[in-house]
Amino acid sequence: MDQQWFADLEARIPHGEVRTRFAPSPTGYMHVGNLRTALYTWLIARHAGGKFLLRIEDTDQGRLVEGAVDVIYNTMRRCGLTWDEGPDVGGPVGPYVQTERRSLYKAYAQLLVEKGAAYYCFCEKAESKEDSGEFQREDDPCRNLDPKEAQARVDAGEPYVIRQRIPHEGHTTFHDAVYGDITVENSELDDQILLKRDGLPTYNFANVVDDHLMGITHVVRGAEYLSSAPKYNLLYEAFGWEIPTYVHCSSIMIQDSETGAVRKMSKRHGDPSYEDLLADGYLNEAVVNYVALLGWAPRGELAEREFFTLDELAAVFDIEGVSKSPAAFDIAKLTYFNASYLRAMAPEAFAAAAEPWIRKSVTKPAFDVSAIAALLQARCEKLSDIPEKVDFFDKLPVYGVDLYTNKKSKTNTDVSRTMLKAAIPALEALPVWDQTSVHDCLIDLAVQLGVKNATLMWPVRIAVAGKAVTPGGAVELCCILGREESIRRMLIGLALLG
RNA sequence: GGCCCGGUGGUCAAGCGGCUAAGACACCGCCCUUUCACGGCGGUAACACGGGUUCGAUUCCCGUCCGGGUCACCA
Repeated sequence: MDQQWFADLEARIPHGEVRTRFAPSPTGYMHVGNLRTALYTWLIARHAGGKFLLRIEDTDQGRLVEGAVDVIYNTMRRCGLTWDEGPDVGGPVGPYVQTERRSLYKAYAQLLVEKGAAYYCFCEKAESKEDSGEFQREDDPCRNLDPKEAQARVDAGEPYVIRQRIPHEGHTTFHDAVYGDITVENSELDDQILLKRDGLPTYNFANVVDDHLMGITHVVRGAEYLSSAPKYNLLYEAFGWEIPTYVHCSSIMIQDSETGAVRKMSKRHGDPSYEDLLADGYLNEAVVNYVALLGWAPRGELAEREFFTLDELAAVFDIEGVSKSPAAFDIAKLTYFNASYLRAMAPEAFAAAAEPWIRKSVTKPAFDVSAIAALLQARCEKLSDIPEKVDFFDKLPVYGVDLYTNKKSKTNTDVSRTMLKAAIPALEALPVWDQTSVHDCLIDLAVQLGVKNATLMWPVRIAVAGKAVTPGGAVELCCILGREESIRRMLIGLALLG
């Protein structure tokens, strides 16, 4: 590649605006940690009125997953994390898929070889971590190969990788917006591979090249990359490129439900991914809101605030508020956020969201789904709580008479029998069957019988539902069940009471 | 093990030399009530430890301990 080729690429780089990028590998699902990184990356760009790009890092040919890129698109869209440039929408610095940029990495790696900052290595591939420790990297015979000889072997078709030539002496300091200055001895750094035998770049190299060529100003990533960051500086320096602002985010931990140990959250251990959470009835807005607060907190006046929409987050997000210490994912708190979002929904919106879940156990068309949803809105924390709560509508459960005994309501089987005997004819005689008439009827009856409301309501509710805990009270349930079914169930209860 | 990074209640966290050390979740009470919820009110609970620096340390420095990360032709 000649000078002009490189110059043309450099000429495409936008300047003068904040540009961030989310660069996932297509693995087929979104980790909660990845989601948070994507979110923070997006927020930094949007807060600054800059650009947010999507780049697909698919350089690991051995781990390609069918359809995984679509999962990324869908997840990002679902979360509202819009991108200005990316594989599907294009942009000035494309292509945005790394395998489509392969010739580029090779050219830059060779440029580094010419500069003396990298070298060809012909050593056998290490089959395992242990193997790689056979000899100290600094003793790598290839490192000191005569450039002409190395080139000759390359030209002869001998397989090779290109390694970064790390100085043996001195130290490297890099700056991170969250962690501050970090200094390491160069002797601690290894001559990492830049270009693999298959001609594709390693993550560490592709990142540097792409981030520069795409004009990325803020590199946001997980803290697991913190220790490799100094090597990046050396690369940028060798190229003579401006170093972007690094923003490393601490890991998201989770307490293992079995061992109780705290470890990094991972799909491999069965920890929930974004998709899993949605499938379990969590709302996207709640997940995003919760995740935003896992490792970031608003400061000053906003310090006590917890509820934010995406746009509100974009307005107040600042790197200053990003935490250095790892945060534990707490499903209970996410559940609280979810419950709050659920309750804040317009009744119609909630009914629409709840319907598929209600229909999992309420299949009879006669029952009014929106009426059931109304009962559920304040009584479920996540949509998946629903089916179990409304399972008695379709079919009266088999239950024992002990349910009729409740101390607080002052009922037992004898009292319940009396109550049902009185309630059945009263309800049968009602001219209309609606919330108000059923309610007034039973309240009046309680007065006539000289008992507290609960004493009458309890057995009625137990009879029509067949379970101790129900969403809504006797009146609501009777209304939804309808007169015929309600009376039928009360007669069954009466029979049970003997 | 080497190197790097962390350490405020069980969890998320505010704090950025002087505070009775916020707030939220969870938990526990009480109220409301037609079960359960919702809602309202209240409560238990924290600066890992030891040295410094300073008139004064949760806050700054060092050490210890603990936790995490990383040492791949994976990202």
